[in-house]
Amino acid sequence: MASEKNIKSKTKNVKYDPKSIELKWQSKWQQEAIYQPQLDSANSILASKDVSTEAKKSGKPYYNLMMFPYPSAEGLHVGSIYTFGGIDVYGRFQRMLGHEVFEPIGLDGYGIHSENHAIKTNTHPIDHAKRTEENFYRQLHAIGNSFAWDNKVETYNPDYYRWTQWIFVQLFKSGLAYRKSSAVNFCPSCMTVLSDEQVIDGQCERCNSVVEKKELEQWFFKITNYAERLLQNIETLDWTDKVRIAQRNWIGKKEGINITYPVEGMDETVTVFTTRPDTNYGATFIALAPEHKLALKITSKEQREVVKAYIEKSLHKSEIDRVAEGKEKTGAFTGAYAVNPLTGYKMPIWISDFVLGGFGTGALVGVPAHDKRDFQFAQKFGLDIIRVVKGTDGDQSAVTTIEQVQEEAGEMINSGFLNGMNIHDATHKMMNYIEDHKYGRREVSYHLRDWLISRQRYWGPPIPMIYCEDCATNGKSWFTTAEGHERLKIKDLGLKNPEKDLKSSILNLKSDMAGWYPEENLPVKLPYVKDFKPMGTGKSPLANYPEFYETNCPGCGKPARRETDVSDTFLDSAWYFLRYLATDLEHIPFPMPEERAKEFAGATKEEIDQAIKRQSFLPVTMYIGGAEHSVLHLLYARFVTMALHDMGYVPFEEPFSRFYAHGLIIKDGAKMSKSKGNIINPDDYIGKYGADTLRTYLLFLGPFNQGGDFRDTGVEGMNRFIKRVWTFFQNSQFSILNSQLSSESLKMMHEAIKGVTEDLEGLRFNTAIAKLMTWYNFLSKQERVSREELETYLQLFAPFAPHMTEELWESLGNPFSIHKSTWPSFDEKHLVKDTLTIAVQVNGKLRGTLAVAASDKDNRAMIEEKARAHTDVAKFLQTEPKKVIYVPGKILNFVV
RNA sequence: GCGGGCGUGGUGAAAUGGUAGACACGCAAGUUUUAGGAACUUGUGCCCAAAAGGUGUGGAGGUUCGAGUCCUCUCGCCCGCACCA
Repeated sequence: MASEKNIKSKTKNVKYDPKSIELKWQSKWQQEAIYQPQLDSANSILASKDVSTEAKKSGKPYYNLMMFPYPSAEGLHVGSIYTFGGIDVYGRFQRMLGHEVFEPIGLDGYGIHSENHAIKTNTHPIDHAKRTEENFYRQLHAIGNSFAWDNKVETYNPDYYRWTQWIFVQLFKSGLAYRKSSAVNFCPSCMTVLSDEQVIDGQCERCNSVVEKKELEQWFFKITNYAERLLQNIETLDWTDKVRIAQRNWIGKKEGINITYPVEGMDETVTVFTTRPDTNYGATFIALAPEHKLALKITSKEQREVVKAYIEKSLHKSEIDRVAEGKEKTGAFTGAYAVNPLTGYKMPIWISDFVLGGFGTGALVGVPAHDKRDFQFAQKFGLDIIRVVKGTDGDQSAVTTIEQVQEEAGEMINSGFLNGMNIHDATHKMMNYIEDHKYGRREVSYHLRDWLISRQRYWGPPIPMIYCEDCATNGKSWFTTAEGHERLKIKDLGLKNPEKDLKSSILNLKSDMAGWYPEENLPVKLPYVKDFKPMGTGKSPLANYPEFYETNCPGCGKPARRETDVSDTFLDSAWYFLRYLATDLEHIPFPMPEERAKEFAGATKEEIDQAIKRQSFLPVTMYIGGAEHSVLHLLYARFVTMALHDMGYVPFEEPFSRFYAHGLIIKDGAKMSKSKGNIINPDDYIGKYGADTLRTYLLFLGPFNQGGDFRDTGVEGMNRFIKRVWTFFQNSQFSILNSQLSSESLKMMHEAIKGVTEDLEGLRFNTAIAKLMTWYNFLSKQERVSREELETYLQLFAPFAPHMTEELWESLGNPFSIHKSTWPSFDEKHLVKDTLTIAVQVNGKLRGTLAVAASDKDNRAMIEEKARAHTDVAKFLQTEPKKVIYVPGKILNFVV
């Protein structure tokens, strides 16, 4: 007795000291490599969708991935801790369910963001990267995630970008990378070209400068070849709906028809794209985009000056000007007319900047009565307005106000053979008519454009291409080699017309085009140059260094020139999930089938073997990241994966089976940013409260897909709770009961297990934590607790507070580690609900149902008795029920 | 304009169509310590002095024995895309 008291008082003094506990376990986990999965020998019930308990317990590979962070000098963002905390909880849960969980981490260090910071702080990006890398990995260690630290990836590491360049070459060889001159988005502040996706409201995504249009020679990836498959596959993905919809909209499929009209008095035709050919009897003008090829060609002498001036003016307008000018239409008449074969109507051809050069054919046919923009245009320039659809209110009068413009529904009038039909039937009939008469062809148009991949910057992987003037003038390139010819025969590349598409890549090889690549000598290393600042001339800083760009042609051996642009960061992040599984393979980029793995020069037998085996972890089982990457990163990663699939390198088309978009952590109602001064430094909180508290607090804040507002008082509340749990476990070790649990305790335990398990499966971390708190409140009021309850409690809590629970698990004398223990299961028989639903029958007919209170102590007879006595039942029936029938499945069925 | 989502206490938020507000923050009272903080107990949607009771999920209808939840309309807010033919 005395000795027990003694120990008790001693133990009571063990204060919760997160710092020492967390350091202790982090280094022990590292030493024992408990989070390093068996990549080569994991059970490979290959990526089956079997989620039965059997499969779960069998060591099935589970690729648990988070979007890797781009390291900034400020260090890890508290938002990243939120994401990483969330996915780590999920990963630890899956591990305890018996999966072989692979949870890697790395840094997306290339790109404008890091480069700009290096410029600002006057450090070289390479040195800057080393510094931030160290800081990031230190912070990432401190949050206690179950990372597979042996499989790190940094995009700026030559071992990595060697393969990024290799992917570029593969796309080139398949005709999916090409070079062309085009008007591209140019940010005058970042001094680089931007992709369409990086332009937001006419402004640069990063610095908000107004984006200009510039005519430059650029590399593109033919993502548009995959538009249809990228769209179709969305149906098969287990992704957040919001993201699926965003992707669908971005691809923007439109089914319509291209109609070709002859230009009067000229040997020219103009082709327009429309989804509404049904209204073609009402067509009164044609409008071309300012950049349209025919714009000047068809313009009459008299109109030449006006049109020229208009085109010049509109092409110099920035996107933002076009938006700022609102809906006020502008335009210039070319003096030419196109003839509508349906009516013989002479449609004047105008140039207007409300027509987009990049959409459809860059030309439209104007039907002012049934399109608001066409109406505004016609009204401004006094063009005819012909009604061909009745208003939904039956209005058949001339259209003179914009409110009368009927766009969506109605009955056809003034339209010859279409009269009386609804617009949808009329559309089909007209399309058939046009095709039969050879006026046009059905056409599918997409909003998606080709991926502009070159960047005139320093901090990225050099594009591994070589220009040889000699070869180019002689019509030679890689495509004229035997291997190139072989590629032409590949039919399955997502190309609409492989022969034609590939040939056009070759035919486009002019003297300034790259026809060769240095495949055997990858990587093309990014040199350490002194002056790495962007020049703003449309050329990369590397163009100042002959020692970099001077080389010899792999084809003819004569002097040649390297490409000096680097590739877009999004290419780095489009395939990193593949590399994580092969960081130790020197000669093979990622897991792949044997016949492909064998092709790599220098690949050892062992490497090939590993490349084959590790396919069992692909595709990514669970991917978590920000919704802000809905279109950019996720679409690019899908495209690259699909292209690699078509080349036979990966057996799947889609990289991420399941994607979950988490919310954002904000501070005082605003996004955290340096300029607002509301940045949260996680180090401060980890130092003060420990990682366990910070993780649990962030996840308790609100639903995981919604994020939440960071508040100090909330962190303290969570810290109080964790300390309470700690103290409770310290003290309760002397009141452990090994005998049977009370039925109340059993019920609480099983409800907690069931609730937490379901919540974790659905990533509802906040409610899972609430359940743990409820159960704690119950346990702490018990005089005695059982060992089973304590252990189960720790197991449920383990994913959230991995260090503290590990420590307490050990103090209970359990084997290392709690994170390798088996997730507790619940027993349905303890889960009797408090309320039962009872069906009320009168003379054998269902009259309704009522809720009756019951507890787990109640047996069948008692429940029946309770139901009979229930006041609501009596009230409802206006008499007491005579007979109560028990129906399995927790429903009571009783009769009067 | 198109697409998606949301609306519940002072706050963050819970609720397979079945006792609305779990859990936490905050607040209040008390206990203890006392310099302060911390810890512990109790209370806390609103109305009423309290109890009894009433009322209550933006608003109006509807389906249902029963609606925060499903349907229709309406108001308000947020996010994404946008002169896309």
